Amino acid sequence: MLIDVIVLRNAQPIDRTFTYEVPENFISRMYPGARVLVPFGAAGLIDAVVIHAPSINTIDDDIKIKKIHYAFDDGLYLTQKDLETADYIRRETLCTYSEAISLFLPAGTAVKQIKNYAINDKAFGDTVLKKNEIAILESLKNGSCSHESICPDLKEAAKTLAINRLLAMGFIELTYDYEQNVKDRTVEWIVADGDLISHLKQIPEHHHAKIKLLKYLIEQPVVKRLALQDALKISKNVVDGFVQSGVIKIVEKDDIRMPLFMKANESKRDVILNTAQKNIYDTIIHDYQNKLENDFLIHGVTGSGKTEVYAELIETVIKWGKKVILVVPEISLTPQIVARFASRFGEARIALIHSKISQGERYDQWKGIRSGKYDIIIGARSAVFAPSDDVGLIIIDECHETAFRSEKRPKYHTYDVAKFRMSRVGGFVVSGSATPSIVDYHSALQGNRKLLKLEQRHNTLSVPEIQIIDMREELVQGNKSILSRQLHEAITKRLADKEQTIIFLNRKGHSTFVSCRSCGFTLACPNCDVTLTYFKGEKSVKCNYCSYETFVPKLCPKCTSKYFKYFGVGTEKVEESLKSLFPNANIARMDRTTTSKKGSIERIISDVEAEETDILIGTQMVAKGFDFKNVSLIGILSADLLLNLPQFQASERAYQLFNQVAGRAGRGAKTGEVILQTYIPDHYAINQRSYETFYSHEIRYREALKYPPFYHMVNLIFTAKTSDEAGRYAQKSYLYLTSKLLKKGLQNELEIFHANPALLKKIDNVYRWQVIIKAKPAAFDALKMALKTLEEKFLEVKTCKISMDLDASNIL
DNA sequence: ATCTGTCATGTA
DNA sequence: ACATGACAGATA
Repeated sequence: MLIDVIVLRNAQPIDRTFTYEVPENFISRMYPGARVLVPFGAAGLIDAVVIHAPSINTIDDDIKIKKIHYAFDDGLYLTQKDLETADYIRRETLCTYSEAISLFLPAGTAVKQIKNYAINDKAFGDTVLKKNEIAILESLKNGSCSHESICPDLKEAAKTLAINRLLAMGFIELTYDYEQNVKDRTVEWIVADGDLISHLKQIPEHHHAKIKLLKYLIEQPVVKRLALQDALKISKNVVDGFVQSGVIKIVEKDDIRMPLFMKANESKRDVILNTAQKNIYDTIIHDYQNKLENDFLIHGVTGSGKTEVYAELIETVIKWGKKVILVVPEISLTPQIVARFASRFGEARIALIHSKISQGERYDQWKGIRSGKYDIIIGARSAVFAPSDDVGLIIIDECHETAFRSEKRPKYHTYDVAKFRMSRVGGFVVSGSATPSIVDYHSALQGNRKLLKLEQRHNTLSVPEIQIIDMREELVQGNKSILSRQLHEAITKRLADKEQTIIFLNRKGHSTFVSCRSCGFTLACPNCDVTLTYFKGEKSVKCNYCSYETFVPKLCPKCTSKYFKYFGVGTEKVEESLKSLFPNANIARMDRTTTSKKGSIERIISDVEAEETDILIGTQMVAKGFDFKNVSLIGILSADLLLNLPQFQASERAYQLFNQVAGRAGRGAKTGEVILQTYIPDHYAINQRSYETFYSHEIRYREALKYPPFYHMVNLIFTAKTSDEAGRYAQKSYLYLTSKLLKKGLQNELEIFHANPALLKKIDNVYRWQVIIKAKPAAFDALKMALKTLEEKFLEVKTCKISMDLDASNIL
């Protein structure tokens, strides 16, 4: 039997199927999507995925077909439908098969190959060996060795050469070891195996730990080792001691890794939808069941109870015997939502996938989902690839979030994948947001999906109005503090009333850089075209684009002035000032630094819930759907810089962010207050009250300037060792695309901009040029084809690389 | 991507 | 003569 496979190695020249023969014993394991190990080139064995079984390739006679080495039967595979989705992603994002297929497999499952060498019993005769060869034989004389551990100080190329010569002469022998990063996990259990009671009597009274352990084991003779050690606060050695003396045994048992759920702070309750929620629920189910619509967009103000609608939909779809995927922007930031679902549906029915779970946990969840154990899959972007053909509904919560677009190749959007998957199995997609993206809203208004509105807050309180403070005026009045007088006053009042405050600031806009007040000199990265960011904790500056890091000089390197300091307002700086302004307040900070440890977000959140925190300072993270009842004030510290970003969605992002943050206020019984500080109070992203007015303003701007949704934005980046080289190829590509596409009569559908140095001219000592293309949807397919051939042309170019973003939002 | 073989260049 | 680096070619 012959089969066609895709080798899981990402490179253009091998982005096609290869045909293999299947030995008799593996034929029963051959189906499209099966994982196999195949010999490939000189690389030894490599992971591959079966695409066609049997093969549909026609093969020249001069090609020697190899046999597959192994076919996996470990429950980890793709289905025909997964392969179709992978193919869709490949076509749409112009990635390789390997990249697309890898999305469906949990990380760490690829087989690692380890080469081992050993000396052969072969007479040397009169062969004269070279110095390196002798060195290698020398290091092998004590037995076989992995490639790495042989002569580690020899250069890699020289080592390989010498080893290969020894192999060819037959003096050494090569064998392979294979291992997988993640496998089924076992965990150690303690099993009592002797007369514990008589043993206990022999133990001196002051050996508390030993006594504690034995007493426990007498009650409970079989127990997980680590859990027990933690619970009794005894060290590993105490247990080992008893193993030595033979009273207990350690046994390895299979274990399923389970990520922890945060405990819900509300008790399990029957949710009764209000009229507005019920209407939306009914419409969705009705339209779906009558095959009128399979794609819905819920536009609901913050706090309008979208989550309850999701929960009802999930309940219903599960009753139909289907599974549901709920995709959230970054799940580790939204433990509250997860906790709510866990308490309603039970932890055992939910699979959780997010960036903070280990590879092993991910692997176990993957298998669990495939075996149909879970009804609900909650996770970040990648959860949209959850391995089940039984999914009947995919929900995308906070669908405007940028996290739904993958920044890495393949550059897919979660919504597109969800839509494709559901259309293939007859399921439906529900997206929800208080501030939908302009593109999504437009597509709904055009009738591509059904728009549903939730205009009222769940409780009777209205969404707080945003008070706009003109910071220029504050300056005129002589207030140089980071807080306006109004905000200062409002915080003081909250502290007195024992209510809580959230202070939001946009760190991206406010990256803290070091500069000289006398001459204006700023510390910049020597490898990249950017200023360095100051980290107070480490008292150093770092580059955000490469790994460059250095200490801050005391004096300005240019003019030796001593007014060489860091500027800008980071969360650390704000925390510092607030601490001195409100010395009696409990102030917490939530940003990248304070949330890097596992469980730290949960702790910050539960402190706020317990009302132990008076003021919470945070970046983007605090905008993400938290629900704190006692927070009645939100301060937005001058967020203007958001609007200066070189992105056509700058206004959209700013509007979304302000309103998401504002939505955190007044979710309990008290009315909320939101104060926004700005230097540009008249900007339409700042002073628009309703989403609709903002939308109608923004959509006109998009149309006039030929931006999405009217045009696709494509950004081509050319990178090379010198600016000239990158520029040459950028120019060449520009000419190629213009002639090829304009020849097709697409001049009215396309705008191809001249090659230019990119906004970030240099990253990590690599120079960057760009070509930007705007294409009407009608011309997009033709453009994609032209880009595909352009990419192929670049295979031959060694000195310049091209990278393509077909849905570019930032054009850096 | 990764490995291998070839060819030109450097070096004691 | 041999180490070293740059580069082309193949992967079933």
